[in-house]
Amino acid sequence: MKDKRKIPKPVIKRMGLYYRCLNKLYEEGIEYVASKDIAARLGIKSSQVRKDLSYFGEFGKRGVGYNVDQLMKKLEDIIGVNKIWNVIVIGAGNIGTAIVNYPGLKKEKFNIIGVFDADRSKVGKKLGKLSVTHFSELEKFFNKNIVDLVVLAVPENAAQMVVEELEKYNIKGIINFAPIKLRTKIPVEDVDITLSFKSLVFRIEREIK
Amino acid sequence: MKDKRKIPKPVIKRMGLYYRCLNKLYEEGIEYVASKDIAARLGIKSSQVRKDLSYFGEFGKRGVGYNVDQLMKKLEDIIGVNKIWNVIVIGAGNIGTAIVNYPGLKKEKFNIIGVFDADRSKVGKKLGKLSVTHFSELEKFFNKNIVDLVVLAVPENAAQMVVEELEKYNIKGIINFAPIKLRTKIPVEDVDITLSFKSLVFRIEREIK
DNA sequence: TAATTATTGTGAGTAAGTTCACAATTGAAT
DNA sequence: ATTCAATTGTGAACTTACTCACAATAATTA
Ligand SMILES: NC(=O)c1ccc[n+]([C@@H]2O[C@H](COP(=O)([O-])OP(=O)(O)OC[C@H]3O[C@@H](n4cnc5c(N)ncnc54)[C@H](O)[C@@H]3O)[C@@H](O)[C@H]2O)c1
Ligand SMILES: NC(=O)c1ccc[n+]([C@@H]2O[C@H](COP(=O)([O-])OP(=O)(O)OC[C@H]3O[C@@H](n4cnc5c(N)ncnc54)[C@H](O)[C@@H]3O)[C@@H](O)[C@H]2O)c1
Repeated sequence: MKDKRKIPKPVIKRMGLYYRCLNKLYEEGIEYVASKDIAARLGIKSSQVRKDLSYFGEFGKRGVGYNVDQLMKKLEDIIGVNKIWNVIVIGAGNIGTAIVNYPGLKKEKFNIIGVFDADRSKVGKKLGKLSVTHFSELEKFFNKNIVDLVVLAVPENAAQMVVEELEKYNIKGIINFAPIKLRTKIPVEDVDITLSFKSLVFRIEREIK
Repeated sequence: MKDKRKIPKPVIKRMGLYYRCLNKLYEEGIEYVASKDIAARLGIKSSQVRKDLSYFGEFGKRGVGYNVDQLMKKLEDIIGVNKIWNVIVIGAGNIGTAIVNYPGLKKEKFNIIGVFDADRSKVGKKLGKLSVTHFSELEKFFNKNIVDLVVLAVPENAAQMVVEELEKYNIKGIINFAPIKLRTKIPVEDVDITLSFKSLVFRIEREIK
């Protein structure tokens, strides 16, 4: 590994894929895996896998491959899922509910500790072990809890306002489902579902790939 | 526009963003827009906007900008949302429900015409105007309806099996929410929500961007 | 009509990302 | 001990994508 090289952005997404793949291999009881096999499972090239990993160190053994358990733990450190992240969800609608109910997140160390909504009729509603709290209680909640990440699942027209409220607190990042570019200093990751629909039909219409 | 140039893949995603942006401008009653303004709203460079559009034609007027209404219609044609796409959802769980209830999809010409689930206890459940149909009725449904796209919102372990069933019919594409690489000839667009969480914490840990 | 300002469309230059190809290493087989 | 097969890690070549910079054009103003 030549140090200080900066990491191409697409590598970031692929690290998450590798991590999930390694988890599956681990569950399947596989002890050693070659870059070729990881690549085949993900539909990419083996040289890509090796090059990507090489940005962070030398984890394999020539002629043998990678120790699944070991590499998995390395990836945990690299990605940052080696510790628990406390998450709150704002907006207890369709998406908010789906996120709170999804066990896959807890499995990957994202621990949802609160759900907020501005609609009083939703307050108190049970979602798994959590119950919906009114948005106005947010400050009180931040005073009592450490929150790392916020999932923003409110309508488009409320999103910017909520972000401005969030800037008062010391959160580390936002997962944003609203189809809008948020103006904020906080790191944001957009999840844009309708964009995926449009990409798909574009590809279909032009017979790309 | 120099023809036959092939279109960089990132352009595809941005076309969807431009389309949504133009829709907003239209609703705001704005008649002409400069690449600079579109770029500012999306947080990218104006030269990127112009270059992207140039792959498909010359839509602007020098010194003036782009006619919002006109460009919007051009984008509809380019992306393929100039006609209605018939969509069915398989899996009436959290994500399936969110998709069916989301009005934003219909607005962009994705018309959901059916929801299927393998769980008999969910059959008959109302989601908006639709009610959940048992998965075994799929063939009957395909015989009576034209289906363009399928949203796959079933658990990971069921996803590949469902895809193999879908290959019997003549669908054009799949939006896949299951965290797994589907083996199929049908064009697939993956929506990977936990990957977004991992990308976000990676960026936070390394203070990227 | 000429000057001024705004803005597009794009070739050329730069940057980012992927793939190739092979020396280095490992373990197994003979 | 030597050969053989498998597989990594990586510099270099290649491919893809982005940005710059400016001629061309349009509208406005003097
Ligand atoms: N449902 C989908 O499939 C889907 C797809 C793509 C994008 N989205 C986007 O995701 C976001 C959420 O979608 P949804 O379907 O869950 O919507 P939803 O209407 O079901 O839920 C939104 C929730 O946010 C709450 N809310 C509104 N203003 C608030 C505020 N200021 N503070 C706190 N809570 C507030 C509402 O009371 C509601 O419960 C929207 O921006 C939507 O555009 C949804
Ligand atoms: N909920 C989330 O926030 C979230 C986040 C990331 C990924 N996902 C993924 O999205 C997919 C759906 O998640 P969900 O939360 O909606 O799950 P869910 O369990 O709420 O819903 C899945 C539904 O699929 C149905 N189903 C199971 N096998 C089926 C089959 N063979 N045919 C038809 N229907 C079948 C189940 O009866 C259930 O109703 C999963 O693959 C999950 O990993 C969900």
